[in-house]
Amino acid sequence: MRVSAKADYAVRAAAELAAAEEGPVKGERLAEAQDIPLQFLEHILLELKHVGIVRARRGAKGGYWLAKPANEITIADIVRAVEGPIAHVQSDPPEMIEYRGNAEHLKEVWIAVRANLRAVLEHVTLADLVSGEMPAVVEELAASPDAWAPR
Amino acid sequence: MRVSAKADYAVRAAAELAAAEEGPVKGERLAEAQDIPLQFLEHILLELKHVGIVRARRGAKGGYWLAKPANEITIADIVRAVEGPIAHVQSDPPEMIEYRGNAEHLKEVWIAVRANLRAVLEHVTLADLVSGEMPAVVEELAASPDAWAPR
DNA sequence: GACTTTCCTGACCTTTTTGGTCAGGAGCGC
DNA sequence: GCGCTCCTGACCAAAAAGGTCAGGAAAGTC
Repeated sequence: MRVSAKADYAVRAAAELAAAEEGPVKGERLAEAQDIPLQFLEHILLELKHVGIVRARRGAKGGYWLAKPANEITIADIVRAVEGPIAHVQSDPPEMIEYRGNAEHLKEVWIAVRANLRAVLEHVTLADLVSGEMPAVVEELAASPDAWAPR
Repeated sequence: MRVSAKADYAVRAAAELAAAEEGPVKGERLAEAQDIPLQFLEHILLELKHVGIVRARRGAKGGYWLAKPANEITIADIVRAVEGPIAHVQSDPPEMIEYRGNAEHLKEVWIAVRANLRAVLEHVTLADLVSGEMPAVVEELAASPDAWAPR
């Protein structure tokens, strides 16, 4: 239940792209802006390109840019691109698992977990992230001091 | 963002313990009931014992039982015991991370993610799990057909 | 057309995690 | 003392995490 460096990097790089008005941004600039190892970042950007989130051009004046408007790309899209499906259990989606005996209702718990993850990840767009104006769900969750407490 | 086999096993074994009225349950019985490799399960139960969720006695008539009433143990307790902290980013808790540039508000997103994970995991107890009567949060989330759809 | 720039790709690498197994020891009950 | 069951550490193989390296291929510039 943790967020990998790769996913974190991917979102941060995408945020930079979302903020860049006009023209392609070099990988190197993204790497510097977010302090990400360049060569690792290039692999990540390639993955984002393969799933159609990002586009790129080589050569001088080349670089990366978003394939779609920033308000049409969610954090979930990016996380799925680099980490695969969200909230799988033992590499299977929760709805596919059959639990036995007294664990029968565990399925619903994992379903709820996934639903609540989606409730955040699928509603925050890159545009939201860059502007800092989060959807209501996030505002409410982040407003509680409890959410900021370690445990 | 996935649930490990270990966490899944741990919760299932704990559910069996919660359901077992009276007396210690042998590891072997738990392993059979939930189809978990016995030796692996023993290691898991040991971890649960170390954090005070489970108690055990050896010898004939020995076995495992819950250290506390089933309605005082949450899924979060168990997941933390075997997987460590929930929703860490790059092995750091979200509130400790400083984001730069256009990713500045990413922190709030991860905080919200964690909060929503907690909203489920910390509110479902073992008693809820075996009885099948989930807290309202889970009922509502699991009620939506959308929550059951892959993506 | 040569040269530079920047992306593209696959191979490789180390460390950690995951998901186990194995062998033996230690305590409990009879 | 004997059998049962937990307890513990060592070990192991495969995968994932987090990168690095080397070279190739397109695009633009002179």
